[in-house]
Amino acid sequence: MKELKLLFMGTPAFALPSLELIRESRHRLAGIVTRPDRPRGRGRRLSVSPVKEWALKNGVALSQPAGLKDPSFWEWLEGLAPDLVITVAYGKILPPALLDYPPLGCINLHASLLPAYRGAAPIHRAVMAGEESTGVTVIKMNPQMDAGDIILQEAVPIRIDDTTGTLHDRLASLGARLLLQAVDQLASGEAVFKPQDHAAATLAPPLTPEEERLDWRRSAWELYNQIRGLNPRPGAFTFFRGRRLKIWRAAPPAPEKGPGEGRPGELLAVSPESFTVAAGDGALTVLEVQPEGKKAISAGDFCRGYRVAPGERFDSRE
RNA sequence: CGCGGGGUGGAGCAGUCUGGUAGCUCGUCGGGCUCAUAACCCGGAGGCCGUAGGUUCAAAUCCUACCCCCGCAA
Repeated sequence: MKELKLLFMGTPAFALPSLELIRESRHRLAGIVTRPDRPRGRGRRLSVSPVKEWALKNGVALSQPAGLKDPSFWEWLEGLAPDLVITVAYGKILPPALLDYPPLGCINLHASLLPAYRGAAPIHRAVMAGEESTGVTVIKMNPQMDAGDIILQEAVPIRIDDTTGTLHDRLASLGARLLLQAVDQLASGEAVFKPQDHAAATLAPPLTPEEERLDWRRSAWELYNQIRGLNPRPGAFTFFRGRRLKIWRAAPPAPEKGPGEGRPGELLAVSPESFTVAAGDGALTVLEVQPEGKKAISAGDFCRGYRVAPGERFDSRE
C-alpha cells in the first residue's frame, strides 16, 4: 500500500479523533488547514479552534487562510503538494479548483447517513428529531455540499438517553476509523464510489436561537428530544418568573401518559430531585436547569433555593 | 472598551435600594416518634458575607480597584 501525503482541513473537536488516527497511521500528515481565529464569546476575545491547538501541540504545518482562493494559501498548498485532502467539519465549501488539485481528490467525513442530514448540524438535528439511528459517511467531495459519492458508511444507534454530546463523541471516534479505512482504500486503489440518492436528501442547517426555545404545547417526547439534542450546547430555554431558564436535562417521559393534567407549562409537582411540567401531551420531568447568569444546578437545588411550588408556570416567552 | 446577571455555613437561595444581633429550604450530627417514609417532632455543629483598600460610632449592605463564575449577542 502506498504511503500518502495528506492535507487535513477541520475546525471543531469532532475532527480530533480523526487527526489522532491519521497521526498514528502509515500516511504522512503534511499540513493542517483550519478557520482563522476570530473574536468570540464575552468580551470579544480571540478564539483558537481545537484543530489549531492540536496542530500546534503536534508540530504540524498550519494554515488559516481567510479564503481558499487566496494566492498565499495556494503557494502554501503547492509547497505541500498533498496526494489527498481530507476535510472533517472544516466549515466552508471548497472551491472547484481545490477539489481538483490533489491527485486523489478531496474526501469528507460527515456525521450522518448521507444523503440524510446534509449540512452543518447533523448530530443536533438527528437527536432533536428523535431518530433511533444515524451514522457516519465518508464521501468523495464534489462542488455541492455533502453530495459526493459515498466511499464508506456505517450506521450507529441513538440511545434513548443519548445527548448530542454523547453521540458526537461516539460518531467522532467511529468516523475516524471509517475515514482512515477510506484513506487506505484510496491508497491501494480499492475504493468504490457509490452515488447518493439525491431525491432522498434531507438538510441539517445550522441551529437558530429560536430552535432553542421550548414550546410547552408540544408533546413531552418532542420536548425531551429537543432538550437532549441541545445538550451540551447551546441548551434549550424557557422562561420562569420573567427570567431565562435553560433546561439541560430531563427524564425520558413515561411511555403512556395521555393529555396530562394542567395547562402546558404549568408546574405539576416537585420532588427532592426533580420537578414535573405539563406538556401539550403528557408531562416532562426536569432534572437539571440553569438560571440566567448562574451555573447549572440540579432541579432539586433549583426548587429548594428558589422556593418553587406547584402551580407556577414556565412560559415560552418573557 | 459589545450588553447584562452573580460570588452570603457542605448545596441552592433571601438579605444590599432604605448601614445597626446572619435568615430560608435542604444536607449533616445527636435525640424522639413510626410497621414504614422525600414523613414528623426536639436539639446541635458549621459563616474572616470573593479579595484589597476607603467612608462611618457602626459595613454583607455605601465608595474605589482587582480576582473568579455565568446569561445574551457575535
